[in-house]
Amino acid sequence: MTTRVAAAAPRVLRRFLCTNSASFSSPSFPFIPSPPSGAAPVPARPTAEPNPNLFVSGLSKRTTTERLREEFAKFGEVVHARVVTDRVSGYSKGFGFVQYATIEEAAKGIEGMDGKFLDGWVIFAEYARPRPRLGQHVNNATQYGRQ
DNA sequence: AGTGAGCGC
Repeated sequence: MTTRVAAAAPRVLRRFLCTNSASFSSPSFPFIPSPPSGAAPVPARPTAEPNPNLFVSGLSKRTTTERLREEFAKFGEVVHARVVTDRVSGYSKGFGFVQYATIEEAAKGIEGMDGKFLDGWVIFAEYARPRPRLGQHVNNATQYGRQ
């Protein structure tokens, strides 16, 4: 169902799935701040910039790292893939990461796998956020979410 | 919990 898909979708994609934006496109709608003309093209919704690493969500709990790798390998050379699992229970958390050799392959991986079915679930593939170094603290200003 | 949004050690 579309509602299930929308519920499982990341926030960035929900605008795509919920296309009833007619009531929100009214100029008199008070909660939509009109973007200043000539403003910077920085997106209000934080989307990670294109990079070879993908964040894949909406996975079935049964989907394994091997399965993830072989499905995404149809669209490019996968240098690394991992389904994130709970360390004590060993069960999948329902998301994972796929790293391609190049950004071009990552783009094809998104086009080929985003919104597609994998083990019975609609999965979502997008560019992963850069992971902070191990044991290194991050500056708040350089993080995603707020500029 | 096979709990359904999410960003990994």
